[in-house]
Amino acid sequence: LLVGNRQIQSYGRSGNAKQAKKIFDSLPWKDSFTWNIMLYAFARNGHLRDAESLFENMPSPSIVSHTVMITAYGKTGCLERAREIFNRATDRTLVCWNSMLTAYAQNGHMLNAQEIFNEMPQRSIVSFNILLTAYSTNSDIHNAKMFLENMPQWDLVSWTTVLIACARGGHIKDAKRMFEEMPQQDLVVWTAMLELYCDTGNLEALKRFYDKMPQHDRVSCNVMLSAYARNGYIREAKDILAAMGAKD
RNA sequence: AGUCCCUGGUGUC
Repeated sequence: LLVGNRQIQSYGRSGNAKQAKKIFDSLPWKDSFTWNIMLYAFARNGHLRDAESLFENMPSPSIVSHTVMITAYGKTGCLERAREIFNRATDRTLVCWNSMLTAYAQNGHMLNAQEIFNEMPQRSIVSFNILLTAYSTNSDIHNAKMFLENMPQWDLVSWTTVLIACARGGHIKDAKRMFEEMPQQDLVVWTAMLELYCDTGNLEALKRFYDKMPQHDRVSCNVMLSAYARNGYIREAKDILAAMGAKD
């Protein structure tokens, strides 16, 4: 059972929902995790109809199943469907509330999002980050600032969100200062800074920053790759491609 | 006992 669940999950992660379903159908015994993993495999790969019908046919959909559906509907902008599922859930967890919050926030329904935020029985740093991200991407500086002051604590995600908002707003100095001031940096925030150097158009500085980075992954390589390609540095671009090992 | 769900980085016109 555990092996089967892991196989479904692994096919789901690699985007192969069909193969995942094949394993799912072949399992003689399924627990609630099996169903949820299959549900998530459909949802994360954009097979909303399949997810829907699986959900409706589940023997006993758990709060996790409901949460997966809320997230899936949220990502596709079906807010009324998301809310329906949310209302249907009786035993809402913090993650479930956060998913509903994300659905509203990512689709620009900020009044609904604020309502959910106020109604939530508990909030985590994730809840705060969801709203912070929405304010930032809407360039709602006033609400973002007010919100920042009320946040109980900041984590890497909070810092990165605000740093990117600064960079996109043209506040390069602020973004750089934040990068220095934040308690620790991870690959995501390094890459966000790399993107900032891309936008300033200084290839020298960009390259220097790229070489200074502690690690790389496919995203950071892609950023550097397209910067080279866009500027006609074909040879350098090919070096990056080679380093990526023809992956992606 | 152990496997499932939420927020931040590039691209998929």
